[in-house]
Amino acid sequence: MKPKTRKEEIIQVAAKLFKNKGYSAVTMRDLAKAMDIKAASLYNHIDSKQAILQNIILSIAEDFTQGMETVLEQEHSSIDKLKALIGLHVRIAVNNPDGLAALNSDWMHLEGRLDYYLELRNDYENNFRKIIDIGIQNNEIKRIDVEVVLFSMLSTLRNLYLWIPKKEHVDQQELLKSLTAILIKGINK
Amino acid sequence: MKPKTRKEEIIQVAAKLFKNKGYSAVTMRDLAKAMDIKAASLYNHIDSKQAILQNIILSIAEDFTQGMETVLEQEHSSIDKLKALIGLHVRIAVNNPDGLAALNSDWMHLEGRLDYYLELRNDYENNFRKIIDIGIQNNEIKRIDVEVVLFSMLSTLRNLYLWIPKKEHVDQQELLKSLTAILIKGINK
DNA sequence: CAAGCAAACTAACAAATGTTAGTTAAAGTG
DNA sequence: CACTTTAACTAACATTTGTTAGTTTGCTTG
Repeated sequence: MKPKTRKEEIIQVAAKLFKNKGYSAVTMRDLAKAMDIKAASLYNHIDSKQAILQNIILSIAEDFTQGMETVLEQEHSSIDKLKALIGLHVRIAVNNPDGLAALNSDWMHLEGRLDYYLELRNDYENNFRKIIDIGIQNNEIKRIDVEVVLFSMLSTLRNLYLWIPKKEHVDQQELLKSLTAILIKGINK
Repeated sequence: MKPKTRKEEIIQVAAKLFKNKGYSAVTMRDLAKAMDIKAASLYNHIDSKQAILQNIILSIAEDFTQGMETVLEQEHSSIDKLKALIGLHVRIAVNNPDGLAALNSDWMHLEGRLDYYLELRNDYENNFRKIIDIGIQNNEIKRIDVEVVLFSMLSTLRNLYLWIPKKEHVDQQELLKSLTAILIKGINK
């Protein structure tokens, strides 16, 4: 995940700062200092502070949307779909924990594109819910309140970005195994 | 949870604003407008914006610390301790979801008392980890990576504040049952 | 070598921010 | 009634903030 252009570099550094202090608490001067240039120089590469946030959040949100589509096409049983979704979350969290932090904590500061983000997020959640729902009807999944199952799984998956960076070398395969054991074996009868 | 003094009322309204936009994005003028007074008038009741945040976060953190102590004293098996902790999180989340939002999202903006907060938080996590650890040694809990179990449980419990307010009338007993089913039955052999 | 471009700079600005000082009006208390 | 308290107000402040304008500097390329 090395930045190729100067713009990508700025966005990547911004994501790291946003992760530590949140979008609102990071100033353009903070960002400039982290890049070792002056604040005004940032505007040679990016349009605005807001545009940085949009770039970070929407690219990830679209990544999730794309991932969900693939899962729905390729996997057949509900359990396999859920396993694939765990993999999707792990992959994105490993690749871009800083960006995920911004998505999780600062999405409400999106201006103009907030509706679009919420649409993607709602669609994703609805697809996730439907998978669980069908799994219950199929007898693949225990008969527990769908909303609580959905909430519990998403809480864990959406917080991976907080936890993954604390581990030194995350074995993505090993993590996937443990997570699946906890999240699936727990509800799979 | 009705505010008794004017100060408590301000803190409660502040917590709600912090929940929606985050500490840094809420101005004293925003808070004043929500209280239907002028910004300067707030200072008749509170010392500073920072003091509001400290009040919100530290009172909850101490509530958790106190709750953990009680659990360690009163419950005997590891599973019973975990069940009691789920109850602790549910109780606090139901009573004060707005405050919990500030704790979860804005703790890094604590000035002066950040070390104290982190101490409480680390102690809590260490106690939680130890309970799981002993449970595994006892054969009460499945032999899965302790860190992943801890992370998964805490992620769900710490996010309750996001989910509870969306339900109209949360049946605390019913929620406790479903959550316990998912979080405990999943790892209990 | 001239032209063009990428990427930095200085200087400045208008708006927003947390907070203080000093004042006023109404309500409770001896 | 004299008093203190409570809770609001207006006015002002020094900083900080995102951003723009205009300029300079050092490659790269025809």
